[in-house]
Amino acid sequence: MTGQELDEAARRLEACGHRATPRRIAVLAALMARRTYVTARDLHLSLLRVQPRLGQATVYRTLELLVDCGLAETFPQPNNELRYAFCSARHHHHLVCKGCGLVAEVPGCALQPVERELERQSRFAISDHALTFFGTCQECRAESPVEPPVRNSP
Amino acid sequence: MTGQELDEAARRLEACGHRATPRRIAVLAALMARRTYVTARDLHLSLLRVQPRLGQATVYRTLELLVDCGLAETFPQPNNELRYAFCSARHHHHLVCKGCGLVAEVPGCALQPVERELERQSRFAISDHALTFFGTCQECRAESPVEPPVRNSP
DNA sequence: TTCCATGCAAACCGTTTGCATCTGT
DNA sequence: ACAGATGCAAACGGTTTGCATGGAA
Repeated sequence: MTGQELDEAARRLEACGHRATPRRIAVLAALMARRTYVTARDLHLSLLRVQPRLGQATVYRTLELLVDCGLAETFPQPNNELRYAFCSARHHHHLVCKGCGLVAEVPGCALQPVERELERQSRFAISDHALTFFGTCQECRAESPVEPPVRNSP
Repeated sequence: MTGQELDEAARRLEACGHRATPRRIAVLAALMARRTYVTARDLHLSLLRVQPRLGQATVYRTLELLVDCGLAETFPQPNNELRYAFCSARHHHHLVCKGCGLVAEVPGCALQPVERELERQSRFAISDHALTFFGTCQECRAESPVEPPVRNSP
């Protein structure tokens, strides 16, 4: 994370009509510093070390703001918790490590032709899509080289 | 939903080592009859009309079983609820209507080359992916033809 | 002074669990 | 008789909300 990125994000927050308060900047910076998707609780706990009086509601409310501004994306988990990751504003996909939760953005998208074809076949008007790849990052593979990843798809 | 599909699903349930009890069949049939993704609570409520003594825990536990057997898929929502849809065992993608929640399966997949290229670039070992398209089904479009769907992506 | 923003704690709500009972084999 | 299935109600846990306080324009 660079200071420039942080400034840019803060500006976007203000552009959306919200104040870029020190607390919010702290939450934003903490989220940007993480390379994985995190729960609000995790973020709150780590922030408490720096800002002992930071309330959890502030973290939740700030993360919601960030999502509204397109600065963060939610990853609702099957076990009923919401994970957040900082993300760029451009359309992109995600690559998530099943081991450590590392989230990498996959830039670009080549699904327009697929969407057009699908519209023709399904008679849906398709507005958007979500594509996430799951796997094991290099680091996690190095840690447990014994079990090769199971290929579930397709 | 056909009776044959239901039988097949029941057999799979037993193949996974679980009993195909009347209650479970009822939950399964209810899920199959729905063409949309539903919450466990919704399913429970509609089943109560037929089986007044059906406990909610049974619905939750059965849905979990179905997911284990590959007979259902979860759609964790950003608003922190879990939706379920009956689904085939084959690898497939989903097409979800933002209006009514209708879920259609999109058979087939052409993402293997993409995964290979992504593995090369990212140094992840990719095991699987999730791709969901969002849009408006024909019926919902007919109901509100005024507002054309916003194209968010890509 | 006027909005927001924030901390705190309670409320909320979907989900899970413990346990006694029931059911099919 | 026995193992698994079920109903019921309480517990759980992540998230949201109400409200009084604080702080910046």
